[in-house]
Amino acid sequence: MSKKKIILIDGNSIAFRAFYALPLLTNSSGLYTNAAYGFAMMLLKVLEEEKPTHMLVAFDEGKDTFRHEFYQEYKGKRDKTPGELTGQFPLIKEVLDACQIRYYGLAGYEADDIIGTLSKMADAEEMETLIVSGDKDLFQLVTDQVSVLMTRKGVTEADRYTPESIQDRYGLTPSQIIDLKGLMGDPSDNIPGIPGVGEKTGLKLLHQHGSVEEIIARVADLPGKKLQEKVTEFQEQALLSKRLATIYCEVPLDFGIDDLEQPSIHTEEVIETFKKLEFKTLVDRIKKGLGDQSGQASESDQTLVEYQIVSEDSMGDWNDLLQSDSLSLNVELSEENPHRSELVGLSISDGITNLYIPANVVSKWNKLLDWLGSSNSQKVVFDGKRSEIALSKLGISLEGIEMDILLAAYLLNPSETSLSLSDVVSQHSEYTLASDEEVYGKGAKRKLPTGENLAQHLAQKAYVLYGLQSQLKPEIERTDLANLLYDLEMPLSRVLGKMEKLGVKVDGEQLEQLGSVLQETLERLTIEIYDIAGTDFNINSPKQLGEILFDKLGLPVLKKTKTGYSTSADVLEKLAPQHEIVDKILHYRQVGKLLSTYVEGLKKEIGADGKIHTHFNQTIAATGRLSSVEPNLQNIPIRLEEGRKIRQVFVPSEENWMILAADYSQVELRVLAHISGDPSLQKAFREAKDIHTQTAMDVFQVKEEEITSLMRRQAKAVNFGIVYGISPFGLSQNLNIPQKEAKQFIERYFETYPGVKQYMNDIVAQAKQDGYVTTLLQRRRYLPELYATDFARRSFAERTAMNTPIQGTAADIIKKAMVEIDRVMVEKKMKSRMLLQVHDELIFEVPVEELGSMGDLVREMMEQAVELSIPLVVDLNIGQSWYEAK
DNA sequence: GCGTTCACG
DNA sequence: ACGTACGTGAACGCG
Repeated sequence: MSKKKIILIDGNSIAFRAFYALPLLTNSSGLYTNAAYGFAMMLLKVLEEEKPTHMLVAFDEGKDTFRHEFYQEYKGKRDKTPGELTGQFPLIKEVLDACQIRYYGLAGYEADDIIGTLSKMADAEEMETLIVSGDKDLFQLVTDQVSVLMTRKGVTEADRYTPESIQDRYGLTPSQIIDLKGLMGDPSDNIPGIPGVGEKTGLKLLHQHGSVEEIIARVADLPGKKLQEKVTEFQEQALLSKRLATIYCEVPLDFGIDDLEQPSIHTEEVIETFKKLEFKTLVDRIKKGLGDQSGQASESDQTLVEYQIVSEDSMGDWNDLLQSDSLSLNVELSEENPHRSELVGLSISDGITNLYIPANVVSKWNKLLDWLGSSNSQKVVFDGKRSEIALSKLGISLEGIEMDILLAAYLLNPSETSLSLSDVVSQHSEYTLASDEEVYGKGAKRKLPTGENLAQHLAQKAYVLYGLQSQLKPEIERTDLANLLYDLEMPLSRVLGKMEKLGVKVDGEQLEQLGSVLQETLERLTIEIYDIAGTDFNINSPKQLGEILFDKLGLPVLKKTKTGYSTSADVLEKLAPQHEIVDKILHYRQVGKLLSTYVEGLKKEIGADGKIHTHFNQTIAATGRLSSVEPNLQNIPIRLEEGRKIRQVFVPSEENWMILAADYSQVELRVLAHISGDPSLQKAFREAKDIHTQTAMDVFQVKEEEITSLMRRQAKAVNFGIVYGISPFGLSQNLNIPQKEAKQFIERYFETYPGVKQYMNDIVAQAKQDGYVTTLLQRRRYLPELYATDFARRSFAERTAMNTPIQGTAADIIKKAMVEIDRVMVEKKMKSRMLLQVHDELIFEVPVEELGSMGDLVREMMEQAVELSIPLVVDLNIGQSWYEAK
């Protein structure tokens, strides 16, 4: 018999977490079920992953606890539990009953106390204990045997806390957690602590003195007179707070650990309850997973399918299958990057028959090649762009994509970072699929498995892909994402594929020359820096550099990082007046960056055709923007002249062609003016030549002639800050001014543009109601952290709620323009080519005779891509290189 | 593999 | 008191 293991769940805490982490779902009878749903998800997860032998869910019972006897105001200021949640506790208990999980609450005690009592009992019996909660207070119970699973975001993601990880995080032992709370207090429980002491001060004091009692006893040793006074004045309060935070571990229970043995899950009953509550995906999970052996579900629980390997001899037998209305197609490649990969093979499925076609057979099966290239044959694919690029290298065309599962999954949740087919399958269907990493191995160990295993895996891919379409289509419809998927993202992927295949011509010789100039500069700077420092060291090592600057040369430490001194540019700029070495280091860094990332980095990427083929990622950025990798051509230097010269090497690929660059002028601020509807900001865009100057005039209330360059710079920073979801701190950092001043700037801005202020308030409120924000074209981003209790996380989510509709709408606009420009270019049989997109600009190469028509066309389509309440403006530039097109 | 730094919009 | 400007990708040092 393996070791016993008990799971103790903080019922109220998890219910709250689930309630705030999920959008306010209702089932068909109008009943709110989000908290119960989240709770059930968490239960299934811990049952599957932890396989407990014993289990209990503890609830708070009644309002008054023994803590109120000595502190009336305990939990006094807490908001009333929302009605939408209170109604869900019976549902949660229904779920627990169905799973035969015990739950318990006792008047006068909190769930924490019950958990504490049981964890001590379990400890005595040498049972392993896992506490599940969203409340850090429970850390005090942690021992070698007892760990806490702390929900992180939502309810299913959690961190496990052990004595070691608490030590790492706080530098405290678990029992010192109550001392910390005694000092800090906890506003949510109305525990006062010592005013003016937060986590930082609290931790510092505890690291020095160990406990609240010790701190009080040694008050005279504390740093700072203010602090000493506070501790003296509020010592009673601190002791009281500590007492309130201490979990009571002797609750009189009328049952023992043995009574909490967890029987295996009775599948039928659970399914019935989940069906009744309309937890559809959970029903599926139970069906395939948990089984009657409770917790026996395993990783090997994969979807195995029947498959056929197509050979040259047998390929004729399968021609009929290709006549199906719709088939899924998986194009298997050796590398992530399709420009560098080789074809392993194809697999196709109609949901019943699953074929694997090795690469050598593909090229010989003519009917298959016809099917691939036929726009009448509908295909369900995963990452059509990648597939199309790889096939086109073999001269095989791919048409007729009716659904791209990758793009659909991205739109359904653009924040999801893992969008491999295997992840998408587990997220959206009842199946599981081994990840490529499991099948192929990773790193140096990566290799193709033996024939049968490979065929089985690839046939599975095609099979699950076929199933996913019917799963995702309704989800896409329901979330109003159909137009965005079918009319924007899917057509765009074709355009991006073309751009990637075309690539950008790079003048390798000139890159070489630029490199040697930079190399000389770098060597000169290195010598000068060593000379001033009086010693050789690795300037690229922040650690060694810090030692030179701060230990050897004694410069003041303005900022620290987790690992030591900060030597970032903003710090160095402040130190520059104090020592001649600093400017040289800044320059060294700048040149070093250019040399390693841009000269050396780009050189490696030039292909046999003299071009660079970047890879646009369409499913990375949560806002809807594109990203560019291997290499990143969206961050080629421009701000400083020395770096800007890199752009000279990007040239047209043919004689008598030019580079045309078309960029949106202030697109994000225009979007803000549109969605906020602020009259002054709109007026500014209808009239003003320069928005930052106009903002400076409005905010400082001066005439245009009176605007100084400082005023304009500050107005510009405020404009940027507004788009990012402003905070006084952020602006103060950016402008290097006190936070107070930054706050005044923001206030004046909001007085000037009250519509913007209204928008910022409304969008956050709306987001908290819906659980997500949307863009002009209905792109969606969920923001579960809006409900976080942690201030920093919540604030971050609030700024994201302000920024995403702006950045995301700008992304929608340029994407739409790209699709339309491409369509017209094809229609008009233009020779010109779209090469790059850099968020608000498009780069083309254009034969001189098309310059006029392309300029008109591009401007027109970009400016008219969508209709806003204010005009969109596009600037055009032409040159012999990207550098000159400015 | 992670943290720091820095390139872009 | 808290700890941040929004969104990315690449190179490097270090353990």
